[in-house]
Formats: sequence, C-alpha cells, structure tokens
Amino acid sequence: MARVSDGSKKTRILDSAVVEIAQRGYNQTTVARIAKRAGVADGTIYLYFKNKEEILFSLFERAMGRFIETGRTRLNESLSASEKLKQIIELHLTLVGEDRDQAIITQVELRHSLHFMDQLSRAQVGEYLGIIGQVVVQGQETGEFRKDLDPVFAAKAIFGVLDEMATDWVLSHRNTRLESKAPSVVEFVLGGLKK
Amino acid sequence: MARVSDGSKKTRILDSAVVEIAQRGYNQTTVARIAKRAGVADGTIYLYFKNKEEILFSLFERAMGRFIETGRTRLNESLSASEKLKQIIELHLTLVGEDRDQAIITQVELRHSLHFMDQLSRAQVGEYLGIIGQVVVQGQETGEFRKDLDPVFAAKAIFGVLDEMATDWVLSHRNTRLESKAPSVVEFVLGGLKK
Amino acid sequence: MARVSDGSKKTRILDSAVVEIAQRGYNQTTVARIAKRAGVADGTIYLYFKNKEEILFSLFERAMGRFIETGRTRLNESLSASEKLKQIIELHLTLVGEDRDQAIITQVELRHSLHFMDQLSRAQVGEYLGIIGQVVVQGQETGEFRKDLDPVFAAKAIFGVLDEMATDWVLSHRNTRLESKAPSVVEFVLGGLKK
Amino acid sequence: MARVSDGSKKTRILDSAVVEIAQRGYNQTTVARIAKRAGVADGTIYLYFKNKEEILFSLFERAMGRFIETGRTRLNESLSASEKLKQIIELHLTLVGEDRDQAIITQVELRHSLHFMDQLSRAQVGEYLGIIGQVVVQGQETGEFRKDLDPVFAAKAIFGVLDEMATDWVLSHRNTRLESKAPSVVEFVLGGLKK
DNA sequence: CATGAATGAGAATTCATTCAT
DNA sequence: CATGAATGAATTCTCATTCAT
Repeated sequence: MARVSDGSKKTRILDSAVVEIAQRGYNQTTVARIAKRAGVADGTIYLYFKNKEEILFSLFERAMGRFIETGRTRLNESLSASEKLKQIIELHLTLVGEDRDQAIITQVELRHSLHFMDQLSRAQVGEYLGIIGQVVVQGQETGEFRKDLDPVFAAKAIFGVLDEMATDWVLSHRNTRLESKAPSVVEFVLGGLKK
Repeated sequence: MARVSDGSKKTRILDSAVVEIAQRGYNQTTVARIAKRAGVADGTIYLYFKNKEEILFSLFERAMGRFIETGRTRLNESLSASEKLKQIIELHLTLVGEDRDQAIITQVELRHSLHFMDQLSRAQVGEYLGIIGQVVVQGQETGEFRKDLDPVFAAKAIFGVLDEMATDWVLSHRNTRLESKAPSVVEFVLGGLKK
Repeated sequence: MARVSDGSKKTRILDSAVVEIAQRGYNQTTVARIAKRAGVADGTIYLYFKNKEEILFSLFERAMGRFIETGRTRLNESLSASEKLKQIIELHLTLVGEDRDQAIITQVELRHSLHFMDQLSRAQVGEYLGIIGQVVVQGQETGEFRKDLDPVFAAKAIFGVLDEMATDWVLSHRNTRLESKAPSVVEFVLGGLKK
Repeated sequence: MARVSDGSKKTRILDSAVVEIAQRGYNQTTVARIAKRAGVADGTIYLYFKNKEEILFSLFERAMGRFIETGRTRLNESLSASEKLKQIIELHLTLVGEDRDQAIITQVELRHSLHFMDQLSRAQVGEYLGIIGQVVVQGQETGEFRKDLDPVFAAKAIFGVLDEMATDWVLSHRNTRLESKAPSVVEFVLGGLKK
C-alpha cells in the first residue's frame, strides 16, 4: 500500500491527506493543512474534490481498489480454496501493514460516523467480502470446507478477524509486523479452536 | 443493554446522548441538543462532564462495564470452556443487539478518531479480551482446545468476529436479530472452516 | 495597608478578592474562586455584595478610606505646608508599598474601564485631591509656595507623580521599597527641575 | 492623533476598534461589533489579528509609535532642555487631546489588567521615558537643571504629571482642551511648588 | 443567614467553501 | 486551471446570578 505519487495534483492531495489525517484525525485536519502539504492553494482542493468528505471517500476507494485488485488476481489462479484463503489473508495483512498512516485512515478515520460508513460499506466492501465468499464457496464445493456455514457469514467472520488484527496493530505502538499474524489467522480460520 | 434510567441527572444526560449521537453522529450532535433532550440547561452538562468528549468516554465506560460484568458472571460458573465461550458469544451479541442506538455508539461513534480510541482501548477492552482469553486458556488446559494458538491472539480473533457481526448488524437496516448469528459464530470459532 | 481581618465574612470576602484579583486580574477572577478562598458558598457573596463589580467598588472604598483617614490625620496637625506635603507623600507611598496585592488592585485593576473609573473618581478621589489641594492653599497663604499655580491643578500634578511611582513599582518586579522614592518626590514636587 | 485611514482593512479594523472600545469598554466590545463597523466579516478580523487582545496591543503600538516619533523629532532640534521639555509637554497633551476616543483607549482601556500592562510597559513606554530622560540629562549637563535628581526618576515624574492630566481630561466630561494645561505643567515641572 | 446546584445568555474563534482575479 | 483573501454560520464552554432548601 506504499503510496507512489504519480505527481498529479489529485494524487498529491490524497497523499497529503493521508499523512495529515493520520496525524491529527479527520476532524482536526483542515483543508488548508492538506493544501499546504500538497503545495497547492486551498481553493485548488475544490477543483478535484467536491468537499472535504469527498477526500475521505477517495481515500477509501483508492485503498479498497488495491485490496480488490490484489484479491482478484489471486482468485484467478488455480489454487485450492485453503491456499487462496491463505494468500488473501497474507495479502490483506501485508497491504495494511505496509503503511501505518494509510492504515490509520482505513482502520479508524474512515469509520468516524454511521452516515459515512453507510455510504462506504455497501459498494466496495461488499465486493471484497464477495471475493472471500467465493473462495469459501469453492472450498465447500470441492469438499475442503464444511458445508454447514453460510459463505456470506464466513466471509464476514474472516474479515472480522483480519480487521481486528489490523486495528489492534494500528493501536499498538509496538514495532511489530502485521503480516506476522498471518499464520495464526490462517490456522484459526481454517481449523477453529477445537481439537 | 436496555437503558434503565435511575433518574439521576447524569444518567439522563448519558441516555439522551446515546439517542442524539446515534441519530446524527457525534460531531453533528450539539451539547445543546443533548441538554434539551435531557431536560437540563446547557451549562448543567458541564457540572457532570468536563467537556463534550467526556460524555463519549462515559458512554464507553458504561457500555464496557456491562460487558465485563456479564462476562465475569459467566466465567465464575463451572462450565466447560466451549460452553463458556458459547455463552460469552451469545451474551455479547444479545447485549449489543438489545439497543440499536447504543450499538451505533459502541460500534461506530466511539471509534471516531485514533486519539480517542487510544484512550479507550487499553484499559477496559483489555479486560474484556482478558476474560475471553482465560476461557481459551481453560480450554487448552482441559484439552478441549488446540494448544498451538496463542490465547491472546485467539481472544482478539474471537472479538474480531463478534465485532464484525455487531457492526454489520448496525449497518444493515434489515430487522434481523443480532443474536441469531450466535450459533454460526460459535460454530466458526470452535470448528473453523475445515472439515 | 496590611489587611487585618476582623474575621467577619464580608472582610474575609474582600480579603480573598484582593488576593485572587491581584493574581489573575478582575476578569479572570470568578466569584466562585473568591468564595472558595473566603470559605463561603458562592451564593453567600451575594448576601454581602449586590454583584461582582460591587466587590471591586468596596475594595476601592476600603483603600481610599485608609488614604483619606491618614491624610486627614496629618492635616489636623499644625505643620508647615511643606512638612505636611512631605508627610502625605511619605504616607501615600508607604501605604501603597505595604501590600503589593492591594497595590495591584489600586493601581491597575480598579481602572479597568471608563465606566468603572467614572464612578470611582468623583467621590473619593476628589476628597483625597481636596486634602492635597488644601495643603497647597495653606502653603500659598503662608507664602511658602508660589501663588501662580492653581491649587486644584497642583494637587492633580502631585497625585500624578505619586500615582506613577506607585504603578511603576507595581509593574517592576524588583524588590525595592516604594517609600524609598519619597525624598525624590518631595524634592521634585517642591523644587521642580530648575536650579 | 487624528486617525487617518489608509483604507487598508487592518487600519479600518483598528479604527473601528478605537470607536467601539471607547464607547463600551474593551470587555463589552465584541469582535462582531468591531467587524461590523469596519465593514468586514467576523472571521476577517482573525486574518489580521491572532485574537481580540492582539487588537488592543496593536492599538497601543500605533499610539506609542506616534508619541515616540513626535518626541524624537523634537529631540533632534537644537533647543535648550527647558524648551525641549516644554515642547514634549505640549506635544503630549496635544496628541492625547486630539482624539478623545483614542485617549480613552490609551488612558483607560489599555491598562485593564496587570498581565496586559506587563507586556506593554517595558518596551515602548520605556523608550518614551528614555526620550524625556535624555532631555533631563541634557539640562543637567548644560547647567539648566538641578543635578540632584535622578534623570530616570525625573522622567517618570514628568510622565506621571502628564498622564494624570490626560486621564483627568478623559474622565471629566467638560469640553476643555487638554493642551490648555500645558503651561501649568511646564511651570510645575520646571519650577516646582516652592517660591 | 447560608448553601451550592442549576441556569442560560453570551462571545470568541474556527474553518469549509466561494469567487474575483 | 490556480489562487488565497474573505466569508459567516455554527458551537463549545464559562460564569455571574438565582432560589429552593
């Protein structure tokens, strides 16, 4: 999730927003600060974004785009469901763990109000959950996975585990690597607690 | 998690805050609105809370208190680890599912900024995770649960699943009962995906 | 000007007001703070003073009373005008210099607005100036002082010098004694700058 | 001290502040009123001044600047010390007497708290006193003035007389001209009371 | 006389957004 | 496309004062 600036103003604005919002939170971040860091005038922001909230939406979309894109790539390969799931888990944690500032946005700031989450969740998160769900379905069809769990539910549960690990990592100020949790997550998700 | 007002002003203010914040979000909720709903003067709020944010903290503490209290109760009983976990899961979902307004606060509004979450997470959430973790430890000691998973990790994973179900329920506008997810969660947590 | 508390609540309130107002200024001093220092309830203040500003008026009156009383005493004695003036000057500087907190009130806080000064100046300050003026008149009648200066003007000029010394002392944070300026003031007032 | 507006927004704000603060006092003057009179939006004030108090500081600086500038001009001329002093006195009273609103600010509102005066007095007032003091020194060196008075003290004493006249004029609601006091002040300062 | 919980008017300041240049 | 000065609505919090006990 490393930010590679293509130098375009829009990208510079988004990149600046990530840093500023990560530092002081969405509400404490002024449009003026973002503009300053991006090296543009305050008014310029409004040539690229309808309003301040739109910046946050764009940040979300950019982040989700990366997740979905990477997820899709893996799904196309001919792997077993378990293997695919393992890769999705590793990918998820790796992507989030690559950029702490971006992770703060994704795990915390993007969820700052019901109204806001309402708009987010359906479209893109749904797509991401769909990808996971399809892997679960595949596993059930091939007989790898138990069939008594609703794939939609399973996808959410898996996402819940990943999301908790990510949030926990963001909030802990230790210098661990988020991906190091991947094996445990795979174990837990595939095998559960029971012996 | 039904709110039982003891009629004290502080309680009335907190109850009013839950309703108002659930409706319009923390930032869009003015202290004046909370005061009005509580039937007190604006200034009275400040006799009970240092500032607006303190109201949110109190809301969190009140909610967590209920969780921990209920969790503790179950732990004291002499049940198997699986059974205890089942009860914690049911309890968690039942408590959250009892009051949608409170759930909006807990699942969304309380997480509105890193700075804020930083202050929350450690103390009380840690205690709640500790309770779950102890059950995992018990299960490992009695041989019910596999021993290769770190109990601290397992507790977070379980919490992640519960939290995702709760958030999903809050965001879905259908009229389902959150507790109806309990059996699936129990199954997933105990048995994992694998056959 | 040392404050000797007769222990009455009113006196305790005034004494507390001096300390608090000297420390943080009239506007930054809350009635609650004064009450707390005086060891009474907030409401009690209003049994003794109509409002916050009345406290300031009382402080002024108490201070002026001391000045006038002392001034009057000296005037009654049978001294030469020069000698009387010398004593008034010494007295003024000694009284002000005795209590820095009270001096802050007198030299600074009591003058915080035109409206406020308007009410002060006429009554009591006029009386104090009158005392000085009478000494000037006496000096002019006995031939000690030049006759071409209006005694009312002279009184104000003398007061101006004393007042400036007092304010200068309050603002300087050095540990000098205000009375040490008395000889110079006497010299200046009596002899002027010319050889 | 007539205010000549260069029409710049900052100047318009300062000029409006003088009128409003003179009318109702610093504390009773709202930023909104100043803005309204200046014909700008409330927020515009904060583009030019960090906060309300900064306006008062600017007012002080603008006023002192005029005093010092005028004082300096006279000092450069080759006059006797007595003559220079006479001119400083006349100038001071003329400048103050030119604009009653500004005088209210200078003589009363600018002194509303110790904290505030602390910040004012040292820098600029010190410079003004220095100018007077230099004239005293000149007089002592040329033999015009007595040598037994400390020039620093003398400067303060002279300032005290001028300041008292100014304040007295502001507080008196009669329609006298402040400069009319100049001859008496000169007489008093140069010759003292004694025959 | 005394209390102190409650009141609610009041004001400074911020900042997203606009628009003339 | 870009600028950045100007706007003005909007809101938290303070605190003098009251009054039921």
